[in-house]
Amino acid sequence: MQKVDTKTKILNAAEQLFAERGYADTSLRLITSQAEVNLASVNYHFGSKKELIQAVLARYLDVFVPGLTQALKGLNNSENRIEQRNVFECLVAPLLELNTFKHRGTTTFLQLLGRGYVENQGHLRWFITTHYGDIMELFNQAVQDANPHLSKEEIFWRLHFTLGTVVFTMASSKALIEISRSDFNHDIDIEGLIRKVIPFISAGVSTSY
Amino acid sequence: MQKVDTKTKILNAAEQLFAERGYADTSLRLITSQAEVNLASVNYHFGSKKELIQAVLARYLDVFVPGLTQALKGLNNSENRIEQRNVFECLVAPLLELNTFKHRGTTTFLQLLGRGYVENQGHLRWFITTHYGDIMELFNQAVQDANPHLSKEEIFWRLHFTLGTVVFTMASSKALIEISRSDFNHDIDIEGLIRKVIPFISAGVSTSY
DNA sequence: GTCTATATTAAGATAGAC
DNA sequence: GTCTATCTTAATATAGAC
Repeated sequence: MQKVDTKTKILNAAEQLFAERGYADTSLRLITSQAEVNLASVNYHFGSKKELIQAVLARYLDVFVPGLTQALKGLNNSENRIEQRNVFECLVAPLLELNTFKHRGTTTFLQLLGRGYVENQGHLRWFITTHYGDIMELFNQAVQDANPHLSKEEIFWRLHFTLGTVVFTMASSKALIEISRSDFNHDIDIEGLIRKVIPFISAGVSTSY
Repeated sequence: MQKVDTKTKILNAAEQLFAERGYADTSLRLITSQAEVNLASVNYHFGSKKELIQAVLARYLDVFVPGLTQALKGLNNSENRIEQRNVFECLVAPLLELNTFKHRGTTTFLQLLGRGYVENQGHLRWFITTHYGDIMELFNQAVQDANPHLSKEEIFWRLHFTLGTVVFTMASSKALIEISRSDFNHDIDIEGLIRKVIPFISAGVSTSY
């Protein structure tokens, strides 16, 4: 049992609550009582709720983004012709890596990301695109290389549809996993879910109507 | 210029604000000032904010559900073999019908629905499934008939992925339409968006890996 | 760095006159 | 049915002692 400093206690409690309930519905009171720290310490360590939200997400992005960057660059070196299926496969390892970094890290990260996009947290979209725009551009380019028959515009739309699928699935993953067990008697974990969703979005992105 | 009663004024203002900002971020004060009615009238006419939310959604569902039911039943009568593409096409007319019923009705309805699923509005999910469960079952069955090679379980997953695509797309439709104009110099309306998303989800649902 | 106490703001809801 | 005025609760944020 190692000692955990107040700042980390807050981050740990906040990320769970944000992922489960959304940003707006999670008060600082709830976070600090869950973290067993004083209410005032959030503003001392982070300045405001907004900055806490960004810090929570940054902790994941700073692990995920280098992993994804490396995977995508490996793709460029290894083959002449990039297969789209492989582009999406690039997401799997860096996402699952988050599970070793933190318990239930993959699910939590995807939920945080999804809620950031769907809730009216304008500052979060701004934060992500200004700090992590490079990797988004890199991924976009890889999909374009894999689908030379599609226009940039078409890819823009389809990647957005994809984002919707992933974000919504992860936001409801808890309920979905429960239904899977009760209605179909199948236990599925987060990796199983990712592996189920990839063929779906891959088919959608590459379809030629 | 016809006179509009207070109850309707509230519904009109509320649906726009809920669709744009989400349920949690829309206060009764904002609604009533927008509607130019008194704050107390919401509770007089609807009892609570929750019941107002349900009333806003019911106004659309009561038009949409009969339309979709009719379209799906027509599908069963006209063909021996149901094509999946046609199942999704059944959604188009009833959705666009909402645009004649109300200005920007289609967009508004889909945004309201999406936000209801993504926000933690448990009462809304409960309201929809208890009052409109029949049509959900009917649609599910039509997709199964069109895809006899897929198990019920697989269809459950893929329809959920589909829901995610639609909901997320509509929740962000305003931003997406703006990007489409600024980056690609293309004006796209809600019908165009629906027609863009259907091939995507149709390919995903029917793919055999 | 951490605590108590409190300032400030805004929300949903209601009482009661008209 | 509609209005003003107010109650109650809960949120973010901060001041200042330790």
